[in-house]
Amino acid sequence: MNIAHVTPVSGNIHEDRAQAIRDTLRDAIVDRRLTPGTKLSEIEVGTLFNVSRTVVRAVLQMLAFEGLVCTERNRGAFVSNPTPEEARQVFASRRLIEPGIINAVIEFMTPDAARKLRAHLSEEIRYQHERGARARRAEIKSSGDFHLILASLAGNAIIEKFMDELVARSSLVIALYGRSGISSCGHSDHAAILDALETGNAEKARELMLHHIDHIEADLDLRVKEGFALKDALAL
Amino acid sequence: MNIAHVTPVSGNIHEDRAQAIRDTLRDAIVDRRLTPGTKLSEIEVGTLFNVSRTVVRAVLQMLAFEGLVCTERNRGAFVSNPTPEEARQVFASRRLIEPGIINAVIEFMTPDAARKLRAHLSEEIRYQHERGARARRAEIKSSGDFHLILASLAGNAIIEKFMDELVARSSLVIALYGRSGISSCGHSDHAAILDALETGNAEKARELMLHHIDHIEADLDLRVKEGFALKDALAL
DNA sequence: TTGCATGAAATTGTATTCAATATTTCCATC
DNA sequence: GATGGAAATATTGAATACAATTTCATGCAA
Repeated sequence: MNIAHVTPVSGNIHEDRAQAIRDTLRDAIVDRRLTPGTKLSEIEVGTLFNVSRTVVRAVLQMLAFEGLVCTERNRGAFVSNPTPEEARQVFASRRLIEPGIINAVIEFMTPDAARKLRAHLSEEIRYQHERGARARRAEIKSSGDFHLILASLAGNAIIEKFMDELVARSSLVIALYGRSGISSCGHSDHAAILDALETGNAEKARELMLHHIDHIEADLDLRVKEGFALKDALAL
Repeated sequence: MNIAHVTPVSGNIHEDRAQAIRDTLRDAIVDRRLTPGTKLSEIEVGTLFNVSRTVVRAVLQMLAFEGLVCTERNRGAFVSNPTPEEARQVFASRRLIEPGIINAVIEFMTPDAARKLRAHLSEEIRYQHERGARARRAEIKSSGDFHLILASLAGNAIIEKFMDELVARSSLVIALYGRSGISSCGHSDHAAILDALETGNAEKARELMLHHIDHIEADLDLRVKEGFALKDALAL
């Protein structure tokens, strides 16, 4: 697959190029413009961004660390192709962590925090009503951002980093196993969670969050597709 | 500071050198043979392990990702020197995650799992009764391993990775802020947690785990030490 | 002595080169 | 035409070379 449609970073005047390239590639993966399994050749990425293989390797290593890229020795780096089992672990991890985030956030639920979440929610809904692939991508990304904003409100950089990784991997999983394509049914869920947060109902907010994650996972088709191509061929 | 006392990896036939070096350095940091703030010069590490700077950079990047090393552009890499605030976040993260691990583990608490934990516990106690700095280090490491074994029993590689990072960072924090040196008062805590796990009492196990983490954190002196050296000098 | 400027040395950032491994192509053979 | 293997090509792994930046020391003037 060609990765030429990844827009190279343009006007970064002196900052860390590796970080900028990482962010660009990461966005492309999370936005599903780079589909799982796509090979990320060092020279291809390098020429695309006008850097040497050295910095590309650093970028790919970063992405490998957060599970968005898989590297095979002497074969190169590929956009991760998570197995159903790995997909389950992503959501199991979220079920484990996100209720804890609710607890942490609800303690310091300032009006400002609520405002920030409400503002984001209206953005989500706006994208939802727009048409076109571009709006769809924006909607999906925005949907994940809700969870990231929530995590940031917990005031814990480590947890924020973990959630960053989990949300990104979720996107990948949905890209692979999402059945409806309209798996972003979460806006109403998000609104309900926010309501519970604002009324200080931690118990309910946690409950809603768990259900929300269940919903997302339930929309996936995680049945293993074992050698199906061969069987299919024989069935002909 | 000199890092020459880090034993280089010896008999790695062909496997990934970078990984082996990372493990060695990681052990040295977690074992507190490399104290926070120590500079990890690329050439120094490289000559020590007989590799080029290229692979050293990969190693340092790995360690930076899990927060054990801080890199400053054009200045190099240093063993992390977590602030009191970062220290608090480490333990807040553990309070957030580890009760969830208890939940996950208790569901599939096989006799084999219990046996594994019991065996580890007796090892912890053995180290506790030995004398000498070597045994002390082994005791501390073993104490962290209890949590890692528990995490591995949850059957979730992502959570396991997160806990790996958190336990390692905890060691760093204890090295910096631990007041008694004998902060490994956890063996009895561990035993109690295991008891609760074996009797299937999730509620109690979570409770004990939280208390345990509180104990560890309570043994730290997280007051900010602002310019104290100067004041002391003046007080003379 | 202090402050500052200058320059040398050291260290990191990046590019390039060489070696090792994997992939593809091509051709002989069945 | 299919198959197997060897050469050719391409790609990654690692080391080295060069550029950019920081650090440190020296010297000089206030």
